[in-house]
Amino acid sequence: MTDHTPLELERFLPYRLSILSNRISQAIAREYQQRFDLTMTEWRVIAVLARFDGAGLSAREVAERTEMDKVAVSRALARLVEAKRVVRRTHDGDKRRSVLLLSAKGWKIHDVVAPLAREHERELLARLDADERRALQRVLDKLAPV
Amino acid sequence: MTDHTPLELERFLPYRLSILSNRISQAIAREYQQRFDLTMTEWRVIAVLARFDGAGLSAREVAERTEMDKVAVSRALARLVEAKRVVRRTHDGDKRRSVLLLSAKGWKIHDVVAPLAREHERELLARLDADERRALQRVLDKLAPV
DNA sequence: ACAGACTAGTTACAATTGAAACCATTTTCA
DNA sequence: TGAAAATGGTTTCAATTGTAACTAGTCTGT
Repeated sequence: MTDHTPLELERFLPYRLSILSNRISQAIAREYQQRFDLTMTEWRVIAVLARFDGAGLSAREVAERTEMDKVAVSRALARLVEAKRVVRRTHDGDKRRSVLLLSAKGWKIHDVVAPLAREHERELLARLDADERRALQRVLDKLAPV
Repeated sequence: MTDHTPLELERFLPYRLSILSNRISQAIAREYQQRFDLTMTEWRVIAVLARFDGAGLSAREVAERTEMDKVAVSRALARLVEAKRVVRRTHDGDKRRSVLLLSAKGWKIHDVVAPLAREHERELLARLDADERRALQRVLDKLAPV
C-alpha cells in the first residue's frame, strides 16, 4: 500500500500565496488596464522609473528591479516609448545602454496609479491588526529577502 | 507641483507577494517539470483529483477548486488523459459532465510530487519561528478566505 | 411537449510569452 | 594591439494563453 496522502491544497502555502497574489494583482490591474491601456509589466516599469527618478536607469536595471526578464522589459519599453510615456536616450560612454526616464505623460499616469495602488494596499492591510501587519512584514522579509 | 510620491516597490505588499509566490512556485515546478514533463496546471489538476479521491470530480469542479479557468483545465485534462494519467468517463445521468479519476500512473506521479512539494513547504516554513508561522496562517486566512 | 435559457466542455483564432539566436558595442587579457 | 568573451538590448519563431464562439446536453415554464 503506497502513501497517497494528498496535498491539502487549501492549506498548502505555495498554493495559497499564488491564489492570494493573483487576486490582488488582478484587482489592481483591472483598474489601470482599461483606464490607461497599461499592462502590468508596463506599470511595473513605470513604477521603478518613478522610484529611481533621475537615475536614468538602463533596461537591464529595470529588469533587475522588477524581477522580470529582459525580453519582457524590452517589449514593455517599446510600447511605453512608442506611447511617449517613457523617454529613451543613449548612454554617453556606452552606446549599448539606454537611459530611461519618465516623460510628463508617464508621470501623469504614475501620479494616478500609484495612489490607487497604495489605497488598495491600505484596504487589504486594514483587515489585519497591527500585530498581524508587523508579522506579515517580518515574514516577507524572511521568506523573500531582497 | 504634483505629488510624485513613488511607490516603494520593495515594501509594496502586492509586489512582494507576487515575487515571493513566483519564486516558490517556480522552485517546485522546476523539479517536476523536467522529471515528469508536467506543467503547473497539470500538477494542480492532479493534486485536486488526489485530494478529492473517489469523488469523480467534473472538469468544472476541478476548475473551481484550482481557481483556474475552464479552458486551461480542459487543456490540461486533454494532455493528462492522453498520457493516461487521468481516466475520463461520462457521468451517467448527465452526458455533458465528465467524471475524472487519477489512473495508477497519475497516482504514481502524485505520490512522488506531493511529498516533494510538502518538503519544499517545510523548508520554507523552517525559516520562521512558531509565532511567525501561526501569524502567517492567520494572515492568509484573513486576506484570502476560501 | 417543446422553445428558450442555461450549463459542461471544446475549438478556433488572436494576442502574449519564452527561448534562442542575433547585432552592436564594450571588456578582457594574452 | 586585437581576438575572444561578455554585455545590453532586440528580433524571431514556436509554444502558451485568453476570449469568444461553438456543440451538445439539460432544465425551466408554460
